[in-house]
Amino acid sequence: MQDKTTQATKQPARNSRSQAISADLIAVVIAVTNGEPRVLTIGEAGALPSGPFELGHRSLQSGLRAWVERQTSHPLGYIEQLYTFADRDRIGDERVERVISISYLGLTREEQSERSPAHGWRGWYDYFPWEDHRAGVPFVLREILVPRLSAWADEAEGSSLRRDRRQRVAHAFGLDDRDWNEELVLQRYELLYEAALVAEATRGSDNGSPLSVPGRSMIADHRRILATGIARLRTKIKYRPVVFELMPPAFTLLQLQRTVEALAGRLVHKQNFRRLIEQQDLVEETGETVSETRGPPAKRFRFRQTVQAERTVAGTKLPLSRA
Amino acid sequence: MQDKTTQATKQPARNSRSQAISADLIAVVIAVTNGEPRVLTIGEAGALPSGPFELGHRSLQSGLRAWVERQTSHPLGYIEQLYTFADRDRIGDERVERVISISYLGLTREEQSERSPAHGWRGWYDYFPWEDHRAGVPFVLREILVPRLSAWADEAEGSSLRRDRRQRVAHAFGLDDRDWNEELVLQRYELLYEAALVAEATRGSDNGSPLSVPGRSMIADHRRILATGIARLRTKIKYRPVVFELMPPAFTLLQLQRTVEALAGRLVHKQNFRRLIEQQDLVEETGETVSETRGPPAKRFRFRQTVQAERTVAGTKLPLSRA
DNA sequence: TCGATTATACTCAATACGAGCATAATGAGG
DNA sequence: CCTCATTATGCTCGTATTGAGTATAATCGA
Repeated sequence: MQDKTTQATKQPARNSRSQAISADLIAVVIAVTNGEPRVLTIGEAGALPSGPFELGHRSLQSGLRAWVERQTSHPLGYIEQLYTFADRDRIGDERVERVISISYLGLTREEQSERSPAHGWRGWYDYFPWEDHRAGVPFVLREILVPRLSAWADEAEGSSLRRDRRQRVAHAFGLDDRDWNEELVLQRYELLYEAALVAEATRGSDNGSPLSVPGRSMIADHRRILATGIARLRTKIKYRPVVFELMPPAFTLLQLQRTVEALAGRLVHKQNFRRLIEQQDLVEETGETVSETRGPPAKRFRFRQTVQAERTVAGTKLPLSRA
Repeated sequence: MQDKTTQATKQPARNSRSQAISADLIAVVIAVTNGEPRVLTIGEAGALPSGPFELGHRSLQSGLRAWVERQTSHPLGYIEQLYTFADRDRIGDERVERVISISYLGLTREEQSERSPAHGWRGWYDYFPWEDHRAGVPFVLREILVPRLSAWADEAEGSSLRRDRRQRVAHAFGLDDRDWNEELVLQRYELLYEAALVAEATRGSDNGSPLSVPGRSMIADHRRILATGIARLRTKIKYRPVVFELMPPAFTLLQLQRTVEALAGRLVHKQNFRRLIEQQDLVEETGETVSETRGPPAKRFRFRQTVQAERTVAGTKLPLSRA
């Protein structure tokens, strides 16, 4: 990855009116391996693949692909844009450089490629341990985060602010007999940030984290971008057949279900899952059966060709409601 | 608006490796007046408000607000990001400038501000006459576009390409007893572009439009961005209470319904509409009644404060299915 | 051979949704 | 003043859709 400082010093000085803008491309690349969602990282698992958008790039997408392949030697398949943001970035003295970050979500399968220390796959729940509800409410969430969030809400000045905080926390984390909504990944991360319960929030300030906070952090706002990607994916699997981008060419319905559950961070009713998948004609039998596990042999399925063609337009339903 | 050419010549020449990037902010600002959806335009209704992102701007959003207010003196309320894209833009000789366009969707109400020739509100169906199905399938669509699209599909070389085109047309425009899906605004525009049935497609080339094509066009890709905005809005009203951004402080349920219908471009069942709105606790009665039209006086409603607070997180349902 | 695990078929109640009927209130036009 | 088109509003009803459970059979590991 090119160093920002180097780039900037290459350029001639400019007056304050002229545009000194550069654009960074950042990738959230997801795969699901053995029922665990994983994200492609670089730099000791503390950063997402990224690099500047250059004149040589044909498009934003191809620039992103080039950077990811250069940094991780992993080719990308399906990608979609996530979000664009611009934060003030000071470089040295008075020079102010404007950086626009354009983030993308990519879906692939983790190949048996050579592991290098410079990059690798990391379970996404390492970064968001409170997001995995497949085995019930996680310990960190119930025993550590909820009490601290409540304390944070209560310590607010003014009763209306207190009420506001309590309501936001209850909504985002499914408190007070509200339901857990797995799509609110970003809102939860932002609340934790506001309450200084993630490492990124206290970084750089003097009052460094007085309490140990859960979840591995990342450089800059990469973990926030990852949260955005997870949220988007959890939303999207409910109405578009994108799960199949993460599956091998042939798979059993249980494998498909485990993948969905890994992404959503919650379990689904098996019989209803199968009913929905089959009635939508998304998959077809390959004819083979496999018995990798105990129990009767399972039929193998593949994603239907015709649906794949109209991938961007076809719908999907999963036994996960969207409220 | 600053002129791109001027900007570029101000800058020193650069070698091909260095970054010569500027970012444009483009706004799709929507209001609904008298049951007609309208878009804020500049330059003889042929362009969307836009301008370069500058160092002085605090954020992308505030930069966008500044440009829209400078160009149209209309203040913006709710805005959300639409999409970011980068196309190669040649300026003069060999110099290549990279322009990144970041588009936003804004929702307001059309105020009784002074009309100036430089800007104004335009009905969005002026640009997309085939999108308004409130009075049935539009004439232009049934009599002009569908035949031409069919012809375009049939003239393709190779049977698989022909089949592909026919299928895409049928899906996007609801042919062959398929249902019309009002969300596919962008797909439809892109198909029309591909089939050279919109003015933008033949622009610049020698074979200028041999046939008159329907719908007012816009500069550059502004009409494509407008299509993106309409598509997003039509999708979003179904699961988030954004319609209320377009409503006056108090309104009748019929006015609310007419607004939804204007946006969706199709009529909804009145009784079911009311049932959904009322059972969701989105609105509350103001206590007043009005009888502007014939029929019994209608109760006036307002959007509920509490819901407004959690606007970004609350859900909505409308009698418009999302498939 | 037993028991845990899985595939797969069915049932059932609750609800959501689309579509229509019915009735009442009102203003416009004669 | 009367009629009628128009609107507000309440109610019904059949049909999907959805969540949750029961039942049964196939298979592997111990």
